[in-house]
Amino acid sequence: MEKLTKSFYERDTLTVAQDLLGKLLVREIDGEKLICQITEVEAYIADIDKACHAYGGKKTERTKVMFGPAGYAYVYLIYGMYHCLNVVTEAEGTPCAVLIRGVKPIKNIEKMSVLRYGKKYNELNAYQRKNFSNGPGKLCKALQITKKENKMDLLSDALYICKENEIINYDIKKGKRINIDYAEEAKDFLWRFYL
DNA sequence: CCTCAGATGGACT
DNA sequence: GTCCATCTGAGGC
Repeated sequence: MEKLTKSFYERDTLTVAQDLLGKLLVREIDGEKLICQITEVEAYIADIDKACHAYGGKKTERTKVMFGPAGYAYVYLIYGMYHCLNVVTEAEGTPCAVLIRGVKPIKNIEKMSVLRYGKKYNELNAYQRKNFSNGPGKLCKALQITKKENKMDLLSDALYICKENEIINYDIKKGKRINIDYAEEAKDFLWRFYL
């Protein structure tokens, strides 16, 4: 499997967001690879987007990783108990990111199940299987992604994203982003992409 | 299938 | 003190 390069992440955020769909998110823990396919993302673009944490060039300890070079992880705590994983995009000095909102488990689902629910996958009920990793907080739990992974280089071996072996043309759906009602006109931007 | 309340802590003002 | 790029379990249909 071939890792996505820095130049992949350095492009326009809306392009990167859509190109991330179908790609493989790889998390390596204790020498084991947990692999998921990305199925849902959202774009956040500071220049014009009141929902972006770095809107208006707001640079704080939390947001500063978005101001750095592309291809790094931006992980933050939300609602006091969950984490969200983002991928930093665009040139250095242009604070933008893509939120990974949903993934499908591909490999090592047993380990993910223990991280997510503390149980083996075959012990999960239908509801738990359906909601295994279809949300930003859920996938971070299943892949053990916390603030420790903030600012991590996505070209490293512990957390990275790969191309698929074959080229597949996906049917990409678009919609409004979730839970950003406060963002005024930006709440209606069609910057959520999913398969 | 749906809605709703509650959990919970850090970033920011 | 207020605001969250969320999830869960309980209860209703």
